[in-house]
Amino acid sequence: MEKRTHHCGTLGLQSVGEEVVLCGWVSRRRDHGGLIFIDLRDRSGVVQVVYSPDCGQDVFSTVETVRSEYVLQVKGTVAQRAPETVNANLATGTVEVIGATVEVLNAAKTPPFYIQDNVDVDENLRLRYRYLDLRRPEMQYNLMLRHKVTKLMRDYLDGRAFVEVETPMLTKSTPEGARDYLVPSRVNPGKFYALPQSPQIFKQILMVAGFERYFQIVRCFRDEDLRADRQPEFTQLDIEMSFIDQEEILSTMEGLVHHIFKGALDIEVPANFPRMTYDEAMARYGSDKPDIRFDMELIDMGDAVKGSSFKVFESVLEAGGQVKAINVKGNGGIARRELDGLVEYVGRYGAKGLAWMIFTPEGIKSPIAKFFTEEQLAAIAAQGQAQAGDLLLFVADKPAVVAQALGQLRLEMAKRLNLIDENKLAFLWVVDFPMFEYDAEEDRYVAMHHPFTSPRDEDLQYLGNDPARIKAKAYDMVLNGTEIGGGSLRIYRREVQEAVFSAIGLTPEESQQKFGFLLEAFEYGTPPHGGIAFGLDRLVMIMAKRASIRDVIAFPKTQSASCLMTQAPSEVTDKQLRELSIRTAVMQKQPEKQ
RNA sequence: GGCCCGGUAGUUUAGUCGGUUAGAAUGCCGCCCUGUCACGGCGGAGGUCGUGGGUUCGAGUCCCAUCCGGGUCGCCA
Repeated sequence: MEKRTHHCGTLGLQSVGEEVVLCGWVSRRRDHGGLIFIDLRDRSGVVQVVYSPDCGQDVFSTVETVRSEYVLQVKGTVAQRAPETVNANLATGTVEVIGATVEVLNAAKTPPFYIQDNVDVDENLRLRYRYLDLRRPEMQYNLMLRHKVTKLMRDYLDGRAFVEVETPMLTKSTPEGARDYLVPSRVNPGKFYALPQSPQIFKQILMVAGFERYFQIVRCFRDEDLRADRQPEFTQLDIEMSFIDQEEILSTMEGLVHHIFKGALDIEVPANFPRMTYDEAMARYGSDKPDIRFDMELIDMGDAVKGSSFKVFESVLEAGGQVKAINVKGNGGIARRELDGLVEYVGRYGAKGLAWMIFTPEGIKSPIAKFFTEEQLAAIAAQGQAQAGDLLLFVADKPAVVAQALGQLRLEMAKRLNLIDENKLAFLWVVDFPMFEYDAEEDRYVAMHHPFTSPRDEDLQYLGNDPARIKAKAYDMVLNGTEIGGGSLRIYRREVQEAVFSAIGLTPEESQQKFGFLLEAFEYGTPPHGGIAFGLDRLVMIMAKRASIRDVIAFPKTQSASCLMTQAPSEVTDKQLRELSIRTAVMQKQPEKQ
């Protein structure tokens, strides 16, 4: 086999006259009988190769047998195309290669779908034949973009004295947080490792060890149900720093994001991102990861509607709940049927109903208008800045339900009305998260971020008596309504850590058993430290403008956590199970014959 | 675990109220074709209608169950 001299997509007028050797796949073949065109594709792009009978009978009849996705080595001469045959749609369209010889390096079966962009094909098929799917230029672009992003991350962090350290994949199961993936230990019968949900504790231990600045691009595992933006294994950029305050972390990360977008997409993002407290985000957007590419904020209508004869609102307000609304500007023409659908929509988020008012030049159209006085209606219009043509949508409930239902409704209405500029990049820091949230099912407080997060100093006094009012030194980076990173300053004193464990219901014995090594480490000179972790898949997904992280992961899993290409997970032999001292409660479909 | 959507030639799909041989495009195969680039022309092959059961004289179509995939709620510190 001769040595390849050029890549297909790099040929242009500068190459005219050169003899080239190309390798690649047959993207298309156009056989005109006495003239055969082949679009040859490699990683760099596509170039047209022309064979005429001038290349000899042997070569020509070989070219006649070539089919889609055959792997070829082509030798020929680059020629400028006649002006009328230039293809403006092809990067290499000003030239073509006059084929002299061809070697079929490998034949190929007819692929089950076209190897080209914008294919409308079932994702099943794409995943089953992932090697063909990944041959498509857009998928190659996605993975190359991902490569660029991780390289830029490493460059930036390396330039700022961060050290990449690997942490174990076989680690210890943690009681808090997501369900662990478990790995049985053969040499310790009945015992299990857990695959890491994140290297959280290890990176803190590395701070105790004195590395000062750590990062790792690391796979993490969570055995929870999948979504378009959730896979059971995903990749984090994990970062931890010592002797810093929150401001230093945030600005270092803003610099990182700036560097990534500049380097990978040549997009200049702001040097500093806006900050918003968690409380403000929940009040104005009903979400801790608001999409601020558009307005339509939540409006508190409590004062405006107070004292009406509408019992639903009154009883909610009396019980300490909220009445809030969004103003869907100019959507007053909404169909009655669609409104009914919206009631059902907010119901999915726990709202018991959805009230509406349509503002028209003739007045307010609304089934609930009759419960309000003229003054109250005027107050509602003023508070909601409602003008003729606008639609106000109200939810009255407990604050958490109002936030979720209206927050989701806000996003849904923006989607329906096309209010979101897809070319916008809206970064945001959400700060001052609550330290704990109450888990009704378990009847205890759980850490909102994780239990290693430091409470604000001024709130430490409430650890024993009023955990709900404690704010944490925690922060999330939000991009276009997606949480792309989250972190915190950590606890670095044993007694504070013990108090937090106690607040989430761990007994001293349990704390010792689960996290004794960490508590002990805190006693050997632990620096103040903190960090953050970015979701690489989500970040690249947004950068590539894709709707699913499956499109930026080479070999993703389906919603039932299986791999359609390898058929994982699969059954194992009885012998394997015996060695692991494991017996399953599931009937094996195909019992092993032994 | 709940709810919603989908599964018909290799692929993307049409299929009305249950009624003739399940139709189209594309791909594939053969023949023709020296300037195409989604090449073109002529001809041809290709279907367990996801699977199993039921209703019916008759099921792609109706009913039940089930499998697979997607979205979503719960869940995901």
